[in-house]
Amino acid sequence: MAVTLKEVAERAGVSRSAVSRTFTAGASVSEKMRRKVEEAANELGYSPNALASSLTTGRTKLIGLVSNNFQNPFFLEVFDRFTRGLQDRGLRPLLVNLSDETDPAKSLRMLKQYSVDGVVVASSTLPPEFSKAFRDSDIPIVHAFARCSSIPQVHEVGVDNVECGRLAARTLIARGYDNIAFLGGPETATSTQDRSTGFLSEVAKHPHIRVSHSFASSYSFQAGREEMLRLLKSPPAQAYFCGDDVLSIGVLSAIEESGLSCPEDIGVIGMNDMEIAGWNNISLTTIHQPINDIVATSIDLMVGMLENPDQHPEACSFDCQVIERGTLRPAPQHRPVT
Amino acid sequence: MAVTLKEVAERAGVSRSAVSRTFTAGASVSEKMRRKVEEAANELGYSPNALASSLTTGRTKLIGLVSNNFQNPFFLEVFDRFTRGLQDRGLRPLLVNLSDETDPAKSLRMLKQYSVDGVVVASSTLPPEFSKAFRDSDIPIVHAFARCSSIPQVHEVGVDNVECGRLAARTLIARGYDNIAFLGGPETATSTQDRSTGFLSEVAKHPHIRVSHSFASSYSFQAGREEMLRLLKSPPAQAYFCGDDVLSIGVLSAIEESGLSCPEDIGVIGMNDMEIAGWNNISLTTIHQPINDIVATSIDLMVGMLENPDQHPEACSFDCQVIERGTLRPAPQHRPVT
DNA sequence: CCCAAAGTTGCGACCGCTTGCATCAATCCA
DNA sequence: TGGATTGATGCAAGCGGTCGCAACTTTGGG
Repeated sequence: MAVTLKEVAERAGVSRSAVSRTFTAGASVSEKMRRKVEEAANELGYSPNALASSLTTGRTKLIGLVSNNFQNPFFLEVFDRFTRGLQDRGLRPLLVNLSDETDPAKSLRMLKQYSVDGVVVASSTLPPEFSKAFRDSDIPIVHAFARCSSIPQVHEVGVDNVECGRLAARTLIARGYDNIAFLGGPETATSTQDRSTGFLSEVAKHPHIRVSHSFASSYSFQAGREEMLRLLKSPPAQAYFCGDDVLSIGVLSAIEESGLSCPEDIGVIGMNDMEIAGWNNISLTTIHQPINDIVATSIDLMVGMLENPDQHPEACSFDCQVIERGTLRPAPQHRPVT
Repeated sequence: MAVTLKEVAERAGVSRSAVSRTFTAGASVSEKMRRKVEEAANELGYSPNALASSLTTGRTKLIGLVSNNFQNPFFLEVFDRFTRGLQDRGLRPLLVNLSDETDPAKSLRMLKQYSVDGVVVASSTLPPEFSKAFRDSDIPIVHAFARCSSIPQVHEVGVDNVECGRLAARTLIARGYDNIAFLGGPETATSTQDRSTGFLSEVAKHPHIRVSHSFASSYSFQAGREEMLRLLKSPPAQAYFCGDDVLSIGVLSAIEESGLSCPEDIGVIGMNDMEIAGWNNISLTTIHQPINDIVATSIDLMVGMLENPDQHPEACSFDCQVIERGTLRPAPQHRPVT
């Protein structure tokens, strides 16, 4: 069906190796030969079979892109960046949707069958079994949007969610709120756990601040809305740190629906700074995750491992900053922001 | 590095063919042999190299999933459905982001290099060159969210955008609006062209209705907002049909910002019914695209072509329906909805 | 002008797997 | 009981490439 090396060789009247060489960078071919081969190749519409060559070279340039976050628009931005970034480096993303996969080993086996050169896991909610399973294969792997551990088993890049929790608490306290709460995603998500830890530990430094916390059933609009509706049945806190932007928007919706308004009655600060947060009619004050940096670094690490497979796993975490929009009251004048 | 067929064969003390056969469905192997091989395979942790076998079988089970819509959350839902659907059939999506690719031939060549068994294009905005380029390759291809032509060159599945335009116009007219407008996405997007055509042709049947139209620079929030802000400098229409939900939300934002309100002052009907449209604090009346049906059908068509490559290209278009939410005024009592 | 070094080319084995064909054993029926 | 089926196995060629090695052609320096 497709044109093969052999046909090009015959047409050009040269050996198969000659053809192969003109298509592999850095091989020794004379100008004359190259021209002859390229001409024949063009006439025939030849392009080398990447899979066949992978057999001998051992590299497919296929990268498994694994995620279970196909509900949250934030991850569309992530996929966009990853696919472009990988493409720019001549790598091909093989997409794996873990959403209804419970057995990590199975996905891993599949990835192995396709001899991916590496896999990047993009998820902030993956249970530990997955990382373990992946680590035990000896495929180069980087976990993006991961919890950054002190002794990483695989490359990890993301933000320090504990620090984000602290940042959120500091921000709320600096705004003069003295009864604040954390409204997380599912309690099993590592990101929620860490943000909660950070938030609470920071508040603990200020004994006069009242604090509480609760969890939504998922990182989704409805989950956020329902949890907030529930919270509003009792007297709510003055301000909430929500574990995610879409969660926050659900919370905003609940507040509005209850006849209250934000930021006048209740303040909200989100997390991620996805594009929607900046929409003028949402205007959510939130903590920015440097998604570009995270993706770029993940890809760099991946490429690094491809070139030199045995590197020490590295944990690389980026700073976050709060993006001031309209869902938090301004800092009181007499008390500068910390 | 990875365990190979040969090693398993040696371990089990059988021929390589025997091993190969126990891993290919429908091959002739005795129970005894199968057990022996499976044992050896398990001990060694063997799993067949899909790429190597593709060399002889001619099928990789790789499907190119091509799109240029990585900005619009609607497409995250699309990718979710596609990846799961393909995975369920044992196919693997090779993701291609066309966003900054101008040359279709290049992407196509890449796809060929990886010997994908087929490609599904998921886009409503692809310029015609792309479909042409794809058609001329003899790779099975289905275009999802496509303009459905009467004499399709490739399998096309989507909605009838002309009819959607008509539906929008009928809906607005039935609500008693008599000065209405279409606010499309980029004028070059086929979906916008068709919706515009349908909308205008329907309005033409009602001479007393005033109509106008304009285009936003892209299917994005800001583009919608800016275009609406511009329109609001002159006296606006009573209701707008926007070519997309996120566009609509931008429009909503502009309306609000101008001190007007929706649906009291201006009505808006969107298109797609993405999840965000249903968020309670957005509550956008919109036209539902049956994304599940479109994706499922696309996959079915793909699988069909894999089994029987020369089928007539088929155009398959689904009906849309309007989802009533809060951005259109109710139909006047004296005048039933058509 | 000759010879060594450097640069080009082709040969053929191999990458991991499949599959047509021949072989051989087991089964069946008369 | 024997000959013909049927089923199970192995052999070896090949899928589309790559690459080490040896042979050959240039080139350049003395």
